[in-house]
Amino acid sequence: MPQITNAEWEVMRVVWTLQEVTSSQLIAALGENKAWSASTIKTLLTRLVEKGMLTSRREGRRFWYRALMTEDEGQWSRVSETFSKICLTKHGALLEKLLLETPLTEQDINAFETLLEQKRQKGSVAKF
Amino acid sequence: MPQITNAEWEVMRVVWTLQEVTSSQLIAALGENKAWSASTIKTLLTRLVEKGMLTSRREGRRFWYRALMTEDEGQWSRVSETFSKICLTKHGALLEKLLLETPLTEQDINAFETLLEQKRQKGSVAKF
DNA sequence: TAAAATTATTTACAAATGTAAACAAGGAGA
DNA sequence: TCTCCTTGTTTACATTTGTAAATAATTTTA
Repeated sequence: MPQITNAEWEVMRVVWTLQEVTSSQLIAALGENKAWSASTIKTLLTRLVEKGMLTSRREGRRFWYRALMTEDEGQWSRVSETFSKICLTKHGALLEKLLLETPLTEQDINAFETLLEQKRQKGSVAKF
Repeated sequence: MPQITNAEWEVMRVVWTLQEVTSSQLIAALGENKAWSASTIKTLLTRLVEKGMLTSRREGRRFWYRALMTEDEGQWSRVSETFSKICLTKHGALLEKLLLETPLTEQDINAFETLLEQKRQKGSVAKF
């Protein structure tokens, strides 16, 4: 996957939320938070299509854009990319801190417990 | 904290490992993995000092560089930065996947269990 | 139908990033 | 002392990123 920039990720988030959008919808939606000009947003759209993150479908004179990857996949790629650049021995502690800071639902907590049980079964790993 | 780039983070990792280094030590250490020229590494050092990530202490004609932030702090800032740009409702699932993919020691697992218990006590959070 | 609005495409341009050569100056060896 | 090596400082330059104006091609609308 090519490098996606911060500004581009923000556009992706809106596309994911709205599913399929035209540039003007994007401009409206993003306009609520960001002070980007319409031009800027169109440039970002073009770049995202070039980078293979979005497809566009023409309808008359305008385009409908849609993501080529689900939000889960996209966000996971960001997170795993970040972790891949950090020394393995640090991962455990970082996860712990993340867990501490993340608001969790009852279901989340249950899921984690189950997961930990499974990992315990499989046997843990020694680090060097 | 200013934006630290990928290349700069790689330098930081070596500095953290070696604690205090001269440019030539860095060049030697990084040379094992990266094909960076000596010049490139010196540029990165300069930029890291400018960005306040490293201090330099002169000794005769050369400098000893050292990080101004611990590795834990630095890596945490990367991770939390990544998560801050992701919709909160996705955090739980991402954490779960991370946990699944991360090799954990017995101690890690125990720590997680304890943590989860505490979170369960405090009450979980509803997401919208 | 002429003017105004919409939408996409081109072009622009500064700052950041990756990458490094050129240069300067102090030390070390011949 | 003269030359070479080491180390830091300056300068360079292409690419990427953030940000957007200018332009072109259509549609609406007055």
